[in-house]
Amino acid sequence: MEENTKCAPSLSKEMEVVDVKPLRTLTPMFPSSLGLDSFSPPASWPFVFITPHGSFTPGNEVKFPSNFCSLYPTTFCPKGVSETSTKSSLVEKSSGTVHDGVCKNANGHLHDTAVAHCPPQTMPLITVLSDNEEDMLVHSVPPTTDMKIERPAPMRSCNDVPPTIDMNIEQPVPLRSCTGVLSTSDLKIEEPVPLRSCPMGGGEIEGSDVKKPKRKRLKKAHDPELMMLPSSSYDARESVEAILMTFDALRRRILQLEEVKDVTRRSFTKAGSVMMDHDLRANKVKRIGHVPGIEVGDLFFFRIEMLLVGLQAQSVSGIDYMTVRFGDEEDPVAVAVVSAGGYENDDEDVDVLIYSGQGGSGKNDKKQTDDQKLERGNLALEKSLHRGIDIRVIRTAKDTGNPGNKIYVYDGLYKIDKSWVEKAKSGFNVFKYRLVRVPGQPDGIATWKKIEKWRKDPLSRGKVILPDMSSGDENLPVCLFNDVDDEKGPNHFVYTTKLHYSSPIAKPLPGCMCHSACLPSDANCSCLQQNGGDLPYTSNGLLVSHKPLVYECGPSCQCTLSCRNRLTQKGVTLRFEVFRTKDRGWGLRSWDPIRAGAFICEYTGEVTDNFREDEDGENEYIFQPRSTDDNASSWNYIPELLGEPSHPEPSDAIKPLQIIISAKNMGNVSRFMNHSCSPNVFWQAVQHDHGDEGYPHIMFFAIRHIPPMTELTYDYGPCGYENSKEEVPSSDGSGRTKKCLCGSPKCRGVFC
DNA sequence: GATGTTTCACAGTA
DNA sequence: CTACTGTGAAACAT
Repeated sequence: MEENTKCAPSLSKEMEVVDVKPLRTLTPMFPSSLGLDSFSPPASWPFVFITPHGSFTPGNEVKFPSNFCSLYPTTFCPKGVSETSTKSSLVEKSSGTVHDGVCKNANGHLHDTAVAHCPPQTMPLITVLSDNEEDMLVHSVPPTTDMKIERPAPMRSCNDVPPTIDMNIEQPVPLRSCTGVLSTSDLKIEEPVPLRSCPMGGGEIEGSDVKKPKRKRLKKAHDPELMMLPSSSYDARESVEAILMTFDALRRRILQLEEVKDVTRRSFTKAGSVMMDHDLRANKVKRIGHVPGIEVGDLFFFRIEMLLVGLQAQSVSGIDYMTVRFGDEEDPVAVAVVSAGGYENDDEDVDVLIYSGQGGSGKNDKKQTDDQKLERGNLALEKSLHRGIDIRVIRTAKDTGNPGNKIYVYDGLYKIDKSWVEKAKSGFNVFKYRLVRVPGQPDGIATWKKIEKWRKDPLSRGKVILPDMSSGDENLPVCLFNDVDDEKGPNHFVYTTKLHYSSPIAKPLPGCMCHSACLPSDANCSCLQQNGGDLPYTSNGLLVSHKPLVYECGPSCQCTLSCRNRLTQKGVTLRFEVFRTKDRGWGLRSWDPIRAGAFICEYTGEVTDNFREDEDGENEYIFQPRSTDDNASSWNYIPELLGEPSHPEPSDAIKPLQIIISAKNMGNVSRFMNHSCSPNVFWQAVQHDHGDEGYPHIMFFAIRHIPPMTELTYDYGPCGYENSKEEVPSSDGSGRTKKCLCGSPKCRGVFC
């Protein structure tokens, strides 16, 4: 958390956005044709917007509503902004321009390509960037006119080109030409993230048959009752997270459904299609440099995830590129590459990447059957070298918890400084590019490499107070670490992985009769039935959706410990670290990456009936479910996207849990989890060893993919004085409320 | 059981 | 519309 918040400012420093204005006029609607009239979205519904003007289709001019962007009423490139910029101006698209609210390219033709795409949801805002002239001098490489490239190489390296002032600096690009960018550090374009189009945007969803309604146009719909405008919380980061959350929730649900039918599992493909079909994407316009809402270190488990948020717009190919105009010339340049990691020749230098070109391989097998040619992605990389373009790099890492899986890690911007041609083993020529990481960025893949080292040699991690504060109680050691101050550790407590009830609960949980393991297709399994007919977890151990209560298999079940429906009772599977935060005491983080929906840990301690604090002050280590976790309810998949009827849970049907857990005297890692108003973890009530539904286990799950070493936080809940009989803030200021330091833009200011 | 290799249907873009 | 681009997961092999 803290690291995240740190990282944003430091990143944007180099490419400061001078003036980003929130879009205020997006109108969220839910189509009544879907029969959603009774549908009432949760307060934190992730997608409540639909664009007021539908999708952009060639031949169908899209008018921006007159109120769409009163800041920039008619022109794409707002006069005031661009003309006061003596340095340069740039426009989002390489050859598209917007005038009078209509998307056109330079020829006045409507365009729908990546190069000149005017997405309907986005009114690109222009921002003038950095005034740092030195920056420009360093980064700008003049357009070279002698672009003929000879092979076989060696080709020229960046160093051959003397850094000179780019022409565009002295001669601002004509505003309307929609010229491309030279370097993100020079300038930058901002675009309101398109996101948050209404998921049910089309009133034309065809039931559960999501088969290829090819990118259909989304129609406007009206339902004023359901309009909501959290315009103040508009935020690119939030949008990206919402897209990814929606995708993965869909994916888990599809997986769950397919497992029942035991059909081929391509859940990510299907979920991706649904997202695309409903235009649930962020950052649809290609851009050079960082992408709003995506931070260095962010994780992705599928290529399609990166596509949906605009990090790398190729579903398969490794090199994403676009055509950019440089003054009078036009060149393809690379914007992002995915390094599948096949060429891990230098582990040492995490800042350098040798990347191979594409092409030359045969049709049906991977073997090289031809020389690679200087075209497509290869050409784009070559041009990027000469233009000094920043390229986003996504590197892969092994999934520690799931070997065989690989994880994509956004590692920030790189520049190519060298290219050459090499003879591959096959005897054919292959292009090679040397990419060097732009300095000054937060750690991305470097964090992974560090952790790898710590695993091999725990002593190499300095400042460790205790290698395992659980003393072997947890499945994995829990490191205690402080590199902030002199604190030698938290106050004394007894480490326990169990929940201790004050009096034993006699009410048993009924058990199932399944042999060895409960199967998703076994409708007779009583545990399945208790969970509403589905196993709550996917085969790889992810919670599919948040429920008021999850029933795991228990002692009276016939199935064995290997049953999938015993996920949380088996304890933690992550390598935790309790660490000293800068300003919020101790915190919790993990060495392992955590996937959205993954089990994190249980809130253990003593179940208590009384909420009283100790005489000596307060008990900070209390877990009390104050209401249903808002973050959890908005986490679930959107049934309408799969053609399922919405199943709103009547909020009055959910009984508040009576349980209060104190971890003051005994507890586990979860007692160190801090509060955040934008948490990455939520809690879920789980039953497994008894049947008293008022006193379940409190289990934490990941809201989204969490990179290693990111602080884990959950929402302690609203203070809710209005609902609490015994808790009223005392007038002398000694109340329980604490000032919140989570740093989230959505921060409520206090927590309890 | 763990790891490596092959196979195959496939999605989005140029 | 087609060619291009490897992917991701299962099946198979070691």
